[in-house]
Amino acid sequence: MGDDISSALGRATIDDVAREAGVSTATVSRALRNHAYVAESTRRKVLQAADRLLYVANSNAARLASGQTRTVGLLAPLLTSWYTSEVVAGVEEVFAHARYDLLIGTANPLAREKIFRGDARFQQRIDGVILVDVFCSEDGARQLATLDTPAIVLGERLKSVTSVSVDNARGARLAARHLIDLGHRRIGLVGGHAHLDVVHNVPTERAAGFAAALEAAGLRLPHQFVEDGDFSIEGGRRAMHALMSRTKPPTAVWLMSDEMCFGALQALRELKLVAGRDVSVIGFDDHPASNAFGLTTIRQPVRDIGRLGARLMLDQLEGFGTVMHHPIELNLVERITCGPPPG
Amino acid sequence: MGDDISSALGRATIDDVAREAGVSTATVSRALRNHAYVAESTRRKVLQAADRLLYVANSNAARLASGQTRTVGLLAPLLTSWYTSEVVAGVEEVFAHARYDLLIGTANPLAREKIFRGDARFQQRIDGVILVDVFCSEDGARQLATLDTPAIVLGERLKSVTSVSVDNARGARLAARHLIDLGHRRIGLVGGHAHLDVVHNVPTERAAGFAAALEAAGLRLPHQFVEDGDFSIEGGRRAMHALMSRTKPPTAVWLMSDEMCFGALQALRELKLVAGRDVSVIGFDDHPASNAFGLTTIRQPVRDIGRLGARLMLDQLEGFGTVMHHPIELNLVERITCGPPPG
DNA sequence: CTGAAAGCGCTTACAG
DNA sequence: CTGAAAGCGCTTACAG
Repeated sequence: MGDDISSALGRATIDDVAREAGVSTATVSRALRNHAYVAESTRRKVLQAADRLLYVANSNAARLASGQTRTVGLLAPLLTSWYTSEVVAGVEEVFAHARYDLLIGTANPLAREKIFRGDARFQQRIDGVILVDVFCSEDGARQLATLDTPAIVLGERLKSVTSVSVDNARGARLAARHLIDLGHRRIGLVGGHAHLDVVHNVPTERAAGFAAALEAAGLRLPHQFVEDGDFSIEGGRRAMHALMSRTKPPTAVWLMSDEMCFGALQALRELKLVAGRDVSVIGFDDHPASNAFGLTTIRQPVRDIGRLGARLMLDQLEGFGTVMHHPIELNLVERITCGPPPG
Repeated sequence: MGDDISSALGRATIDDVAREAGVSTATVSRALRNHAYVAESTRRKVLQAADRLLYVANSNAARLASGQTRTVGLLAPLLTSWYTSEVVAGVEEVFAHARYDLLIGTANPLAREKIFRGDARFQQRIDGVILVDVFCSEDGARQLATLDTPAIVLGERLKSVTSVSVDNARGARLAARHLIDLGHRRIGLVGGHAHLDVVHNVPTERAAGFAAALEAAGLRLPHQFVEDGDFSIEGGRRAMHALMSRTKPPTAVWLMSDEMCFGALQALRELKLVAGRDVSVIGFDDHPASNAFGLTTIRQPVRDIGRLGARLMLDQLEGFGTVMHHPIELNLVERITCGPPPG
């Protein structure tokens, strides 16, 4: 019924609600947005009227009038990876509830510069910005902090900007220790270079942490045991083939993402080698398909990172929130692709 | 420079551009949106002025004034599957170019009803709606067609609404034939039930096509050879375990999604069975990880489906586009999980 | 081809 | 606690 009436009359506006409730549009606006200083009885009247007319505010009008865009920008170097889409999913989940929109962009160097330097063209469309795995550094962070745009950095630990990240060095250490404890002495590493010229500190941190952990155990990481896997399935496959073609190949390999591991496992199969027996493979992420592969890996709660980032952004947007770093837990998930070295 | 000036002055509005170019705001508006009947020289002046001021139109104001929401709704039963996110990615890619926004929702029965019955609350926020794998049927389609909201249906072949879909029966036939040609006689099937009570015709069509193809070859599909895999990795694993526990298990199984196959391959590994030798497994999709699994499957170009759907929506929104069905090609990708039956 | 002006549907000081 | 009114930044008949 209400349905039919409203569709016959066209969409209800705030004026319709005001008339129906016998108050002014200003009061409707306040009542519907839970402002203080609205009499309880008035609020009820307004709510009922709005309900009767199936009223829903025109967000374009609201945003224009308030000057709030109610959208936040999200920048990431690689939009198509599982990791990024998981983060985005987490962010979106929280924002959908809060009725915020997400404007997603690739963090090519140009976009990155625009943000750091406060390009009007970008800023005018957003209330805040979330940077995912875009190398920022304290310098960039300080620049960000001077902008009037709230910012959250995901994937890096920073002082001047609120950030959330895992401890990449610790993740690397977990992987290295696991392989070392299993008895491996010849251990390989597969990382990835930056995409699109975006500087990316995550691979660097992980590589350094890994090398350090090996060193602490009296082992070396010779450059023939390091390959670039491009953070892709196919890249992981190529990297593993390269590693296995060495005259004395590694007996265990850490790849910095599970997707690269999928390719690496394919390579081993192509070489008639059995993962966990002939060569040990350990990943990073705990991708949904990893369990099916039996992949041993370092788990990071990616979606939670996105959710937390979104909530921190919301806090900043509402004026709460102090600048701080939020660490995220990492843990080893043992499955069947790791074992003692052969022989 | 221009950068600094503009940020010092705050954001440029259409009035600023009009002043700078020495024309009216109406002319700026027309020139910037490539309207006909703007003198070439005027257009140039306006474009240059806009550029100098780093002007970008406030979309909220534009939408409010024009009455266009410039957003289209997308409904799908399961938002988190690879298939859906691929479709969404394709749609978004096209919409981003056209500066349209996407409003994504779960097609729970309520939302579905709201759309079909033209709920004002939903419609007032969108210019059109794309339904992904939401069971529609000719009846629903006719209802959709009477609404003033343009609609596109993905995953079903319809007469009254523009639709794009693969031929599910044909896909099923391709899978069945491949297994039959390999010599299999005891063939299993793993599909999935509807989520969230949403009726979903895809599994039904595929199951029917599969049974028909087996029948055409003189084979039967006994109910002990049919399992529900829930279209999830874990569901595929459970389904395969169930199938393999039959007293006389199938020698080959078609699972209606690659993700279910991942779980199925895990199950085989747990049972010390080798896919392609002891049991043949064939999927549907060609997921990015499928190549790494060596999975034989029926490939569908999912992202292309999303892209096409978006373009068709754009056509409708601009008044072009006649109602028609757009078929999408399917093809067999042979890898290593299928072989002749053992013995 | 171009301009003056009304209007889109809200929000928000300002005044009471 | 509430209302009258200005204003947000565009678009679009209407007139010329």
